Amino acid sequence: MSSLTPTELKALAARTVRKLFSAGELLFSEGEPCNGLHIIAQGKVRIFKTSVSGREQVLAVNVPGESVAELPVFDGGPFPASAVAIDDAEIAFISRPDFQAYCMEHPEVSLKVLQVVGARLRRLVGIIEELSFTTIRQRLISTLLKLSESEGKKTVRGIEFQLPASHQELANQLGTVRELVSRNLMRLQAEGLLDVDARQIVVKDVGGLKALLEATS
Amino acid sequence: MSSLTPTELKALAARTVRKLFSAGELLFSEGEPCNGLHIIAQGKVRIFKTSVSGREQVLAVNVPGESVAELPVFDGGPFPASAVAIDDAEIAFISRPDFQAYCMEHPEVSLKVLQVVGARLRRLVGIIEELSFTTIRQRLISTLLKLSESEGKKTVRGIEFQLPASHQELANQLGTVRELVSRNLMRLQAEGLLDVDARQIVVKDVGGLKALLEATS
DNA sequence: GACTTCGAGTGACATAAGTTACTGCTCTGC
DNA sequence: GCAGAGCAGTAACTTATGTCACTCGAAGTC
Repeated sequence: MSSLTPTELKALAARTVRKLFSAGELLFSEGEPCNGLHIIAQGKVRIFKTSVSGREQVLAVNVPGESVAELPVFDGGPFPASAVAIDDAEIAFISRPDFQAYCMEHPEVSLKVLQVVGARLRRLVGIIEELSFTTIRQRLISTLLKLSESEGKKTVRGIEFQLPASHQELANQLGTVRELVSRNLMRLQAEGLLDVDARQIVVKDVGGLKALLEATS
Repeated sequence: MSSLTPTELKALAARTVRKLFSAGELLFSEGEPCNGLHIIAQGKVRIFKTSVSGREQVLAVNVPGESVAELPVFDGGPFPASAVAIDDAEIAFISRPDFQAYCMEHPEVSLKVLQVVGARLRRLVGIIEELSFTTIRQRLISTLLKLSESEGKKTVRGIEFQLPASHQELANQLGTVRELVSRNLMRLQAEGLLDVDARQIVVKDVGGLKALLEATS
């Protein structure tokens, strides 16, 4: 929803209810009926599915300015996934009828919402691609490379950065379990591509990692 | 797009170009720029991703009346997946600017498009859930159960139906390879739940199959 | 009728993924 | 300082998935 203008946001804010959530608190659960749109004002929100056996698959992590669960607002169905506040968060909530009315008055807003939803769809397709075509090892390498670009600092030893979350959380994003994250990190270390010290990662051979992504292995 | 009224469809049809595709022909490929919306008039269309190693993952199979690739029309990005005509197909094509203009004039249309996109998102989330949480065996059982409900005929031997496509195609939908479909079908037969004769399936124990879906195994 | 193509079944493996069950480390609160 | 919680590392296994390499049979073609 970052593409809404300040004027538009202001107009929307008038119809908004603010809610506060503390870290770890659920915004909503999968399957619940949806009666409005959530826009994040403060904090991060994780969208995820849970399996019967307790495993989690993260679908998205949203930051302030983004909206959450646009889709059930329009198709009227229940939430397809759950959402939880990662940090303490402030959420602006607009009821379904209010938002739909606003869209009818301002057709260009619907188009922007469609853009947001489009981006979300793209991400989901990307997740499907990864789940269907790649191994956990490759997914791990891929996120390590992304992190090294966004967070990494060059040092004499290589590109250094901290994992942004626990192995458990990382595993949830990759669609697997803690142990495999740990094992694969160790394996990459044994192969001389990384140095791992708990959450501190030093990428020693970016080229080597990229090569592994291409390889059929 | 099934929710558009005949009047709306008619108004849209005026801005439409008809294209014919023969079975197996590509409508568009992943990564290509998108310059309009496709609506299926005749035939079925399969939307899928392809991996470097040649494997396929089916995202959707769309039938007449439905639209294809709504999302790149709005966010302006390239197609996230490829589309191919399953049978000979007739496609109505509307250019991006024309459709956007139409949406601006008729705000309620955007809301309906959002409904369609919402349904699509839901399906994708469902695929992610299956890929992430279930085994191929369970996915296979699940589609067999769906087929037995939609296509099956009760006979003395059980519920009979034909697989709608080759094992290869089925494997693409499940996100795996031909051999595993074959093997899992045989395994279910060995367990006495099914009778398999090439594409002819006889479900002998619906309850047993459903039980396997619940089980953690 | 011989030949080819295509879908299907299958055995033998290799590898990836997940489970169980510990160990050890580092905090934090008391 | 100590107990407990929570994260991380790891070994030993089991199971699921994928790959290779054939065989078979049906249908279509020349």
